[in-house]
Amino acid sequence: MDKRPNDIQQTSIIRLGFPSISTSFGEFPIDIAAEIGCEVIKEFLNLHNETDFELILIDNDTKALNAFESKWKEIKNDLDDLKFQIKNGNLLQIKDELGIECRYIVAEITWRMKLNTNHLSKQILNTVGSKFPEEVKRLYPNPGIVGESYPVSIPKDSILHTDEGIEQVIFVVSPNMNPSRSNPVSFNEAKDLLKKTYNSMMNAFLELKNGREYYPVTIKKGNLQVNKPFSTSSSQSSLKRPLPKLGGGGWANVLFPYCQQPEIFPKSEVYCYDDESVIIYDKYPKAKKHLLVIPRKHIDNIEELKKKDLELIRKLKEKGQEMIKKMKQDNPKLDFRMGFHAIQSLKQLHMHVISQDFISPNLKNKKHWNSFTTEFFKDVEEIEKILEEQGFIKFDKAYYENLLKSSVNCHLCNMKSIKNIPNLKEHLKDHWNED
DNA sequence: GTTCTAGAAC
DNA sequence: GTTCTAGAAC
Repeated sequence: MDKRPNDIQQTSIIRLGFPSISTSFGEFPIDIAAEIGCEVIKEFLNLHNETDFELILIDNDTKALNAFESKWKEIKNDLDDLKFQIKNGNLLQIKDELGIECRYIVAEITWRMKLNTNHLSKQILNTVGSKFPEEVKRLYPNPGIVGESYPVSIPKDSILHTDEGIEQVIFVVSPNMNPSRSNPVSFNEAKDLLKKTYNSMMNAFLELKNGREYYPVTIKKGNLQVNKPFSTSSSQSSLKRPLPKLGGGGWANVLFPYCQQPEIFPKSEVYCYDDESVIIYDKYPKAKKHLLVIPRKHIDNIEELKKKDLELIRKLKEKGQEMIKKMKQDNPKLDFRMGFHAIQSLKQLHMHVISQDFISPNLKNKKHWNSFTTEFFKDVEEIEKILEEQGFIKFDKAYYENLLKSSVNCHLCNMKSIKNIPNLKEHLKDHWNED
């Protein structure tokens, strides 16, 4: 057979198709489920105004469709109708039936990660073939966590891929309230877990849509339930899936999980977070106090900022100022700067809030030093100014990279060309011990 | 971003 | 001989 041209390729919109979660097999009350689902979607759409995606609820339960429709109408405000659509249909035949291609679809799965326990996953199993459960098992040998998402690629030769254009199924372990099925949870627990499910579903979609991978949490450090009955059973072999490597050049992506799921990190890593930002301790602080204030929304780096992001930058600045105030209470001797590196190493825009002592074993080389003490470091005010006046940011890469190699000068006195880093450290100690 | 290490600098 | 840096690997 010859290759079909991409006949319906006029749009490059990336779509997520998902069913009403937990309302059929999970027996979760439909009205509340619709409320929770719509709230999460609204929050997501408010946070992400990219034009490259659409969300589509596709179900054949008319009660669920109606509940979502009326709830959405009630809360959507001025959000674009196309961004979230509600359709009657079968998730596996969306293109066939409705002419809509969803690159990603969502299906519920039980915490045992078995595909044969609900209608949709059974259908997927039947369509893709018996190799598919093996693949799911290979990727996720451990029990799933309720509320978490587990993306799996659809084989390229499957008709789901060739005919429907589905590239991945995001399996979600959704809460179950049906007492005749395993691990039923109370309504109150289920409410939180359903919200968590929708949130992780959106996070997974966001990562996949942006060409990254989504890494579900497999080992829980927090207080969420872990499904012990299965993991303690002797049938479970000792093979554990190593935590996924962060892909090629993965080190650059380490900040993403803090934005996606700040709640799973211990207090020692994440200081605090809200819907808009997360504040973490720099893993390798270059001074006595060194924090990162990061927007939750994905912004790769400073050059992606536009004038409209001034509002966001000002909010980050406010957060940073609060933190400085707190840290000054602990140690009034400290001075602070907050700002951005002209050229970031790590992906995801992050604002450094760093004390100016620079006394830290992690400050090891010229690059470290120059990145915080030359004009490579851009105070947040400067970024604000550039955005206000110019509307965009573009820094000359070669110039700034050279700056990192320039000679080591003291940031407090006129001592220039300090011979090496150990000498610098001695010099800094002298400043610190003054007065 | 860090770690590792060859070889430059002392 | 030891210290330190710089560049590759991760």
